[in-house]
Amino acid sequence: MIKDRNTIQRDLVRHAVSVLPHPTAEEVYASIYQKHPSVSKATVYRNLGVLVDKGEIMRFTTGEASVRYDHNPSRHYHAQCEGCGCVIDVFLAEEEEETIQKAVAQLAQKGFTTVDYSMIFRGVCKACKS
Amino acid sequence: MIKDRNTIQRDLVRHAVSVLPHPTAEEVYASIYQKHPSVSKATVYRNLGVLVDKGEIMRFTTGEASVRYDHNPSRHYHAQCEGCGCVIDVFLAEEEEETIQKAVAQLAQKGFTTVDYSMIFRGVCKACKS
DNA sequence: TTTCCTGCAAACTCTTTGCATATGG
DNA sequence: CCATATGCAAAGAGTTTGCAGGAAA
Repeated sequence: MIKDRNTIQRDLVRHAVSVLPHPTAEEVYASIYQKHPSVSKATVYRNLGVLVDKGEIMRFTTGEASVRYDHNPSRHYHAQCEGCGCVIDVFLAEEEEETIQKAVAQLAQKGFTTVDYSMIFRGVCKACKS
Repeated sequence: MIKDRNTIQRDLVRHAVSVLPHPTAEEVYASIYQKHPSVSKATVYRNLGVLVDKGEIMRFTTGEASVRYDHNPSRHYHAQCEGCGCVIDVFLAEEEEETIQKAVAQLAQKGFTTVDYSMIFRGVCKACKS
């Protein structure tokens, strides 16, 4: 691992992602800005990228314009509410995960080597049904 | 259905999407531009949106910056090569589709009503392994 | 003291929008 | 006719980058 310097900014980004629920880069920046207005947006974007590269956090897209981050880098998926934009984690059972491997196998037959995959659900959350 | 006027531009967009393999809006525009340079990019974007709304084509994202379109609007997924960016269609077997329904059921228990979902595979295609 | 990191501002990409004009039904 | 569509150019959102100075190790 090459990018490995402990800067205050890096820690601030790490902490913001761990505390905010599936934040966008903008949300991470806004959160840090409150107490540390001198930290630049470019630094936030760069550090989010570094943390993803190091495997400390996970990056995902929901179909919105902006990318979102998750402090939990282990395999799971997301559901997003079309009303409020909130994101819910979705964990599949081992057995269900294996079923998806059949699709991976199907791709392998076509000579495609899968290195990652993701799933996204869209709908309406409990709160937004009111 | 309200947007329902037959314009030459609309047909050009429809045709470009049906002929190009999972094109981006830019690719649709570039393709049309060759023979019809007077068609504006805004019109291409607007018509892609109209065709998606009418259910004639499908819109999907791969994690890239730009959105892609598929002339086949029926349920299926996509795999994208990280080398060349090419996209392969993935059709799931009944059984696999049911697995996804388990995730949908899990969400329903949390009060989340799923209206749509998608899956994306990333990896390396046959050609790019050389 | 060297390599990585930061802040700033500008640049870039993709997409949407306002507006005046054109056109399909 | 007149609602919808178009072309143009400008604006917008999100993200990346070049650069000069600053700070970890």
